[in-house]
Amino acid sequence: MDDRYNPEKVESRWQEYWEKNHIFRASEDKSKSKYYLLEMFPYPSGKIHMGHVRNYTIGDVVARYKRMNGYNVLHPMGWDAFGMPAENAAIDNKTHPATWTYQNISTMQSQLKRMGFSYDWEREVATCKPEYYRWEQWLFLKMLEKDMVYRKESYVNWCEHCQTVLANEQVESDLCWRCGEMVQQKKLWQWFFRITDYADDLLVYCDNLPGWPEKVTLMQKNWIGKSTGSEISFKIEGQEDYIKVFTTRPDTLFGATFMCLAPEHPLVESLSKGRPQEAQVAAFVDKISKQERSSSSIEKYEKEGVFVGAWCINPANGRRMPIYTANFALMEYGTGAVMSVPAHDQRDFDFAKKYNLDIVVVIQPKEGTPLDSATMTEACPDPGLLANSGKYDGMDNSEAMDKITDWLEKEGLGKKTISFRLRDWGISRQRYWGTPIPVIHCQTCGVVPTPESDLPIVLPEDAHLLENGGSPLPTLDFFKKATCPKCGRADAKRDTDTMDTFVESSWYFIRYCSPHCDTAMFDKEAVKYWMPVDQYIGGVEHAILHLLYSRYFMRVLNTLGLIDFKEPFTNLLTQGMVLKETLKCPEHNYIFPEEAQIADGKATCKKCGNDVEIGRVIKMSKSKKNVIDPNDLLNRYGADITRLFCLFASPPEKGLEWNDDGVEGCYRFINRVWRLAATCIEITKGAKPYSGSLSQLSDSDAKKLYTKAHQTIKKVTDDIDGSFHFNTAISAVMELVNAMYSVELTSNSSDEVKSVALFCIEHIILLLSPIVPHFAEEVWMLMGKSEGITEQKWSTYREDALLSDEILVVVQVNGKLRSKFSIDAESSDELIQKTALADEVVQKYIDGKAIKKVIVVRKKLVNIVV
RNA sequence: GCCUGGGUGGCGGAACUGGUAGACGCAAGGGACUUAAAAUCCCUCGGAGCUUAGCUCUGUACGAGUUCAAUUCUCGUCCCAGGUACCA
Repeated sequence: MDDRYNPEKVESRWQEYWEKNHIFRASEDKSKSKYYLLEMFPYPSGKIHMGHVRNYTIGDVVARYKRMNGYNVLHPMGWDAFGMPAENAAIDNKTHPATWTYQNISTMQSQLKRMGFSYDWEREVATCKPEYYRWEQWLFLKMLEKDMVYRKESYVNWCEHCQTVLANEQVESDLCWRCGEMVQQKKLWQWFFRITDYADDLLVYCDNLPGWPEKVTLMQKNWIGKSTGSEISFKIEGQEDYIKVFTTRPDTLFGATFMCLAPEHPLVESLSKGRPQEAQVAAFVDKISKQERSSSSIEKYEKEGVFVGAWCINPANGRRMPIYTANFALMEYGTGAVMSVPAHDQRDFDFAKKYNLDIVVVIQPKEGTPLDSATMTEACPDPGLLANSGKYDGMDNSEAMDKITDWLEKEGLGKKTISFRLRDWGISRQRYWGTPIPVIHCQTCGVVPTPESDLPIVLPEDAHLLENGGSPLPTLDFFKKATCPKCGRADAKRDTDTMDTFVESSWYFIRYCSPHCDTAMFDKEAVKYWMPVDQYIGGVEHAILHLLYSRYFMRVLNTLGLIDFKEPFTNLLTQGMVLKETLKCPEHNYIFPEEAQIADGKATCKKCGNDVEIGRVIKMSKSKKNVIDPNDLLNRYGADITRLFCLFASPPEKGLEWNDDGVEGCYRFINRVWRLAATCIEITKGAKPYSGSLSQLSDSDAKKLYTKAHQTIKKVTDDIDGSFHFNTAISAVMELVNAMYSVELTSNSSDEVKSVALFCIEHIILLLSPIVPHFAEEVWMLMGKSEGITEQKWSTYREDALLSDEILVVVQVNGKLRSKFSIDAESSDELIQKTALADEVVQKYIDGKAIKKVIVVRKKLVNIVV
């Protein structure tokens, strides 16, 4: 046996062994319990980085652990291969998105293979292949048939200079990232999935996902944002028309003193038409229409508005309310109109102060000084009793919500209603590298679905990317020109938009069940066996969008009768992000860490010598270049130590600022185990691992080690199975290894110690095997085992070997630790209390003082209060 | 801005359900072995103070509170990260 672990020699050999023997090939074996373990597939951006390594190592440990526990494990991997970075790279490097993507897939695949992950590579999928996306097109057509998709006009970021659509990421403080021109908004006809039809169901099931972290379901609930309230109609003065608002506070109706409409609200133009305010309103609407529309940007803009020149009537008290259009009223939410109650809503209050509008208090707090509109400095949203509200005066506001709504309903001016924050999912992208939307636009027939037999509508891979970043598809006649399938018109046009890449990732996990099925989206029997995913693991960054879209897609498939379940992922582990500071060179923009020279908190660019700006510590991503490629660690330490280190660094759900300082310790640990194994193999020849009861052992070292070993098995099992806290699992094994080193193991050791030592080392290797599989295979083989460690059963512990006979009790006086003592584990609370009070050190602190209270925590602690 | 998390030694982190703060490791310092180095092994290691075999005080972002007891629960503040609907 070598005197140290040699990853270079060992790791590729076992990888070949696993591959040659198809160890990780999964097949539907109905005699076994299935376990579908899935990690979020990566976008092939170039090379893998530590974020991937961490995610996939976590998954691999669980996969191998479940396999050892007798499950039939499905553990697939693939590529989320469509997306914008491929287009950017194509422009930057004068290559083609497909070439770039396939090259990256090949690089990243070999990196993943080098990590020794237990994937069934025969199930690999890449979403950019027609074999994959044809089924997405097929599903789109099914959805179109059932009216689950529709078209409407909506805005995109538009750069006039580049003549192209920009993603939110490509807009940097209102400017185009390529040319620096001010970004505008452009209205386009786009396709939307009716996800809002499932808003309630998606919400309700959030409470039915016990295997998900609560923070994720909570975020989803807030995202869906169900609010109950009332729809109220306000008559427009001098017209027959009404303005409908949605409000969660009908109790404050009497305090509504003005009205705000979204700038895109159809009434804004019609009401202001012909009035003195017309030009000002038009200018305001125009200004807002050019502003960015992302929620974070909208919130950054100062709240402002203009009077449209018209009034509406408050149905409760007949008050004339000026109608404004304001940038905080959103057309996408509620009805696009807001009744403003400045006394009880801060935003309305600010707005009223700014434009000198009336403030009327209609809810008085039950206690404290009454509110006075003349002296208030902020709005009061708190509950209380109604005032200035006619017959509702004095009523509790929670009761008034219903009462006022009931009255409105009788008058035909309102009703109870529910509003969601969730919006329909816009899927049209004016991009090239994505799944073509399978419809044809005909001047006679309108939108016509592509016949199923024409699928897939293949994305032409011989297209050249445009310098401005725009999609070449509209310029390709051979792609764009189509014959109308309905009327036969020859001048019909194929839709040249592609789908949002979140569409591909909303169903890839179901494709893995039968990845080569070419007659359907998936094989129903295979899906019945494997789905839903038992454990899904991925970055917490996907807590809302990807996970919500996937849940929505399963509902669509369920509605279409294709599957009989609704929730795709039974258990979810959201991994914290691996973070690293960004580096920005004035000449080269973002640079990779290896392109900078960093010393004493200062950085310079190796290429140009300029000072580099050290930016915030953010999640690793290729676009910001703050990535650490694992190849360096792999070359120095191999896969197992890289895996071990990633897991040992922190628990998975926590974010991790990347730093490889501790890796040397992992290397030392592995070699400590290696040498320990070598010693055990050497001295225990002919011995059998001990597996009897603790009480049958007489040697104190043997007893100590045996208990520790069983405690370790329990700890590691609980840490992996319950919480994925591999860092503490590894610590536990380290403790056992330390305990073994503290016992002198020589050929002169007693037989008892030898056979306990053998038990210990075998279980150390078994416990470590999911984490450092190559190392474990190698040691296992050197220990003379004929079967690979992947075929072994997971360790189990004996309850009767877990406990030692003595326990440690700590004694506090007034909550401060003063003493401790060991006592027989079976001692009664009375005896423990008596022993504590008699303790010499304790006596010193309680001497001469009256004992007020003694608290005894079972088998653990005594607190004496004096 | 809003939603969701997080903040513990020089560093990564540990602490069951409110019960010994700092497990396990890294770094650092000291020592052993060695001609030397590497490797390995042993010791010290939150801070402050003192009458220094030890003892006392203090300490889990900050400020309050609940409790016999708070890293853990409540309220407020600050900072950091993720998401914010076209990055994936």
